[in-house]
Amino acid sequence: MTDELLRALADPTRARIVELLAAEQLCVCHLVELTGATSSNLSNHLRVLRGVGAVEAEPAGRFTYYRLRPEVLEVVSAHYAGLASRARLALVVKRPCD
Amino acid sequence: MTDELLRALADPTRARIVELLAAEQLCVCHLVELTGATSSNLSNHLRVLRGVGAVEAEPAGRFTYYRLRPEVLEVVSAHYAGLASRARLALVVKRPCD
DNA sequence: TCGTTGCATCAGCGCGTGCTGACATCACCG
DNA sequence: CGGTGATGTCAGCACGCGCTGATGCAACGA
Repeated sequence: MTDELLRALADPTRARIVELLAAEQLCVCHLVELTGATSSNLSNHLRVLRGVGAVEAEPAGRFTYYRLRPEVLEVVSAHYAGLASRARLALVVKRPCD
Repeated sequence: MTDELLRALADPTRARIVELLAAEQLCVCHLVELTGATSSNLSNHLRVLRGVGAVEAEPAGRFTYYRLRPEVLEVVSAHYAGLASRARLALVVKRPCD
């Protein structure tokens, strides 16, 4: 669970990409029309998502299909679930000020 | 699940604050010594976390205690769990190019 | 009551980062 | 083979945003 992964997923445009890829595999041309962003813009964002392992690319002729990597999303989900669980226990603990 | 919430939690300093608050309630003076950040810096970050409902403040005399709101973290966890779940199904769906 | 301490707020600065546009590359099709 | 379209890369710019330092304020203690 790196900060980098969380930051990658927290960007609005990239979050939108992840939402779209959660429904079906898409190539960049689909993402262009679905998001309204330019292709170079999307290409940059997709590189970030690839860099943190959130998506993987599958070249298919002229096109490039992208799909999510569910395990990575599950790691993030488990991270926040663990925090939430510990946070419940922490509600009854209060460190004294001196 | 707003982008704002995700962005708030994805910042490294704020993520550190959340980690610390997942163990016990702390006042700002504790966070100052635990993180090494300045109090005004922390105050700014805590305002952001309050703004998205991730933490709540409890004034106690001169001090201000902060605690996490586990429900919010659970919402985030569930959000990513849902994405992961849908992403698994999406692996067998591929939208054709044209 | 006055000084101290913990915390919040704000303006200003500087850096990180997202967006753009131009270019390169590669695959397909005529 | 040339043309076209899909994608990736990069430099440059602009804006957002985190950090800082000064200030204000409220609560406690001497």
